[in-house]
Amino acid sequence: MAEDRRPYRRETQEHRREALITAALELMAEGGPQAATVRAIAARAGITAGLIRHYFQSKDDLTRAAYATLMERMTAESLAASCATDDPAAQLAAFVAASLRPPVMDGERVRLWAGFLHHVRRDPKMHAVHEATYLNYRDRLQALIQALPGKGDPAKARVLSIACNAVIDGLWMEGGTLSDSFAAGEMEQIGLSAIAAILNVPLPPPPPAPNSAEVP
Amino acid sequence: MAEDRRPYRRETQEHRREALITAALELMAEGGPQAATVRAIAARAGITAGLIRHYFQSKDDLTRAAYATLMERMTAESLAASCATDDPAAQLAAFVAASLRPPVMDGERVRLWAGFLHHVRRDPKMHAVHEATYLNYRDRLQALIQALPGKGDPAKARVLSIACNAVIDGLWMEGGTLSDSFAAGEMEQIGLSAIAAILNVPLPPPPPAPNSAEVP
DNA sequence: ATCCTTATTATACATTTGTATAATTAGCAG
DNA sequence: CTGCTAATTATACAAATGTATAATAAGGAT
Repeated sequence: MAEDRRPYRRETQEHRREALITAALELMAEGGPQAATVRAIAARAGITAGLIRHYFQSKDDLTRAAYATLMERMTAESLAASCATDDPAAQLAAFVAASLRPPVMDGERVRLWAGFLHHVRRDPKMHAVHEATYLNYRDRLQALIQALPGKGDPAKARVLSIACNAVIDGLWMEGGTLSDSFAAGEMEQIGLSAIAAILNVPLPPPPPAPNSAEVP
Repeated sequence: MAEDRRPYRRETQEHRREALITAALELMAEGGPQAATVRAIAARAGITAGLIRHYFQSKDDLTRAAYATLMERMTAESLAASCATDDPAAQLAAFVAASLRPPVMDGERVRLWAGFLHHVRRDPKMHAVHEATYLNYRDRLQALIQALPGKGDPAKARVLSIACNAVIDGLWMEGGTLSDSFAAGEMEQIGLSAIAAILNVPLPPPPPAPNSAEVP
């Protein structure tokens, strides 16, 4: 009796792990942590549930990997924007603006991040990822600030970077969760003028947000 | 056969609902949303699980009530601090400082708030509570700003209140999740000087944090 | 005292969840 | 072509979860 068994292809470990992480993040973003069950994740990744445990020791293990991936992605996206110019003030402005518009400032991102908070508390490994990511982001911000004329003092720059980072995070959070309450581009403007005030330094207008039209 | 049944006292509806809400919030704060099961909530509230559905139509219904309670409590605590003086600048300073120290700035509070975010997205009632609470808080902040000398323009005050609110929220979030990374009182100081810079107005030092020693 | 309402307990149930294990087969080595 | 390894499917399972309902008794009304 040939029972019809689901056909499949063997894939590399890297491919499968990546697909599982992507599926987990998507599901968490759409329906919250409770939506990311092993079965739902497996289905979206195109495999059956049992295979998850072949690539991750447990579901928590997969969760950790997904969190690390998310945080690395967010930092990378923000950093990329500041590389287009050599002027320190313009770099800072681009960095801030990139953090306050899509895809970084986005409701799903905020909810995704929020959904991980409790895991971060409980799991030391996730706490380490959290702290490292935050400090990495803030250090980069501090470096941009120290590069400004007259802002070379590291101790002062640290305090300023904490404040500026808070402005960015707060606006990111509010813009993501209440996007209807703000006009397009309003968060970038507010963030830039607030940071210019905190630093007591003029900031040039940031590069415009890229349209959805891309090079083919 | 006298089966020994758990003894109980009848309580008022208000008492029971309050106990259930408190229990749900505590459990969510300690172990995340997943820890707040109907059985765990009932146990902490001192009743059996079945009774929850006697006071709330469903678990989601209880969750809604708990969220509303949390948000109202946080706003009230922040507002209370600003009533001790008549000077607008001092009121603002007290308001900001209260938001950036315990019990408002606290890791459990942040995680609690974060745990609700996904529910807020899905449930229109919770979204309404979220928006109302945020706007209420921000309106109060805007009122404090407009009371400052030379800051009477409502349109300008709105933008300033968004920025200041972002500073507060960002510092609240970071201070709550990474409390080890900051010295005691550091967040208040940073918040106050950042807001003073954004508003371009000097702010007096806020009232000191009340010690744990209380009037007997 | 007795009855009655209903708050409360206790139990049952279907579903879902993470995990574990056996059965298959894809794809490469020989 | 033939085996062999392990990637993959399929199935099973115990625990947990939200919900529903029957049994009980607390406490006021009469």
